[in-house]
Amino acid sequence: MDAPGAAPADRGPQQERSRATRQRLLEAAVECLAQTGAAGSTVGAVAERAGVSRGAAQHHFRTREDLFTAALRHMSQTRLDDLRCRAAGLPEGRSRTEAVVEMLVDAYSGPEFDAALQLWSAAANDPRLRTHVIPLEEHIGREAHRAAVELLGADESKPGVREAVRATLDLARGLGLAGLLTDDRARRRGVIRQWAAMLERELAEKRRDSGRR
Amino acid sequence: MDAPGAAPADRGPQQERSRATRQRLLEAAVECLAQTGAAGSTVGAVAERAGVSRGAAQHHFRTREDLFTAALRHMSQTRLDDLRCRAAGLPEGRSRTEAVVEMLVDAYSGPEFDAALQLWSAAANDPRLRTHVIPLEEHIGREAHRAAVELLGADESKPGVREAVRATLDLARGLGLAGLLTDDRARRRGVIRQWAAMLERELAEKRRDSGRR
DNA sequence: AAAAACAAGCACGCGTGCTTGTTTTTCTCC
DNA sequence: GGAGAAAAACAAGCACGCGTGCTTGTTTTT
Repeated sequence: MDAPGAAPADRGPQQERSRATRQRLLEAAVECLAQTGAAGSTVGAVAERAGVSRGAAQHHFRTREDLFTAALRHMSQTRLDDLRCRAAGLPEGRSRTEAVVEMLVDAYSGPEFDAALQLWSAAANDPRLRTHVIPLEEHIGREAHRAAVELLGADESKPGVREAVRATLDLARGLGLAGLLTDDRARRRGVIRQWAAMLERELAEKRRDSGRR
Repeated sequence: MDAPGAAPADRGPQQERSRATRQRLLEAAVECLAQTGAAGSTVGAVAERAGVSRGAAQHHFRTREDLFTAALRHMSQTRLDDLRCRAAGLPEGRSRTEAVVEMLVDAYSGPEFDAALQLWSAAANDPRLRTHVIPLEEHIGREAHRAAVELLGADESKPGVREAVRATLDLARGLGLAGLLTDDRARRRGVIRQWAAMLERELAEKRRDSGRR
């Protein structure tokens, strides 16, 4: 028996439990998208994965649209956090460009990318979902671009440098897409290495141009 | 009144009409995927767009899965035909590399790419659909790669050349994905130009390496 | 007459949103 | 501090619409 006034096991303040339930629902929604696709991500499936009932899920998110809109925001925040995490601790020296390219490719791979892709596909033909996806994805893209410029020491005042960084992000998305249905990692390593070499040469040449003035 | 024995207007041999109906159903299925997404592409919607009844659609394709499997094959063939078409008539000279890159990007853009992307997303979590998508997509990828190598005059015996061509195809997919929800064409032009410049330099350098021996 | 193409309708399962019900927690008043 | 009401969190069940696959029916063609 608990001490007088103590909450029972695994129970805390109701607000905390509410927050925890919402969090579990959001994480479950993202996992569902990645593993069963948009079509398989029913409210019932998400609730089951979160360990609550459909009624509980509905208490927190009135409609399916509300749930997945919130899941989209949650996932976008997680992807930004992951990007910042990855940006720390990159090596210096010869392999830095390759490490930056690899970091960007990682940002567009894995279960969260799979989940995001499901939402993009759904958003292509759902105007309301699309109004949520577009600004969040643009924000992530801008952050990724900014991080890449900074980590590469790229001088965007030089012609072509911005486009080269943009191309790197587009390559990352393309590799993510190519990896959607098959294990693409061996092929991907060669592509990353080659592109990093080309990118490094381009950026070095632009830096030399600057030195000549 | 028709001449004795002549078919009424718009009717031909039954086999021909059957073939035409199937063709219209397949084209309608691809258009549905591109415009209403996988979730919106019901058999009823496809039949309506094809101008036939659901019963007629079912006569030709017993299940929804049969219909979309056939539509996938149809669309893959169309994409290959389009690729071959685009490969003809590319310019020589300085802008050839850029034209080839643009051709590849075009191969991963537009309504058929939108439809393909819907099927890829659905296939990510549908093992049966996935067994159909993977070989067809690999085939298209190989054809696109082969065409690119030929059109660029790329020497794949040189290290890095194959990976550079692979990277170009991955860029094409990435640009297609980036253009899924927004009109990306202005940004895309800059990326293509810069990428082509970097690719051309890389290929030219590899050709000079060959000449030095 | 038989087969093929086409069309209409039926039964079923599924998923969503809503309503109703239960349990737990919080708050107010005495 | 305890009782009781209210609110919140959670759960169960219902009604409805939708889409698929199948059956039945009709028309056209062979």
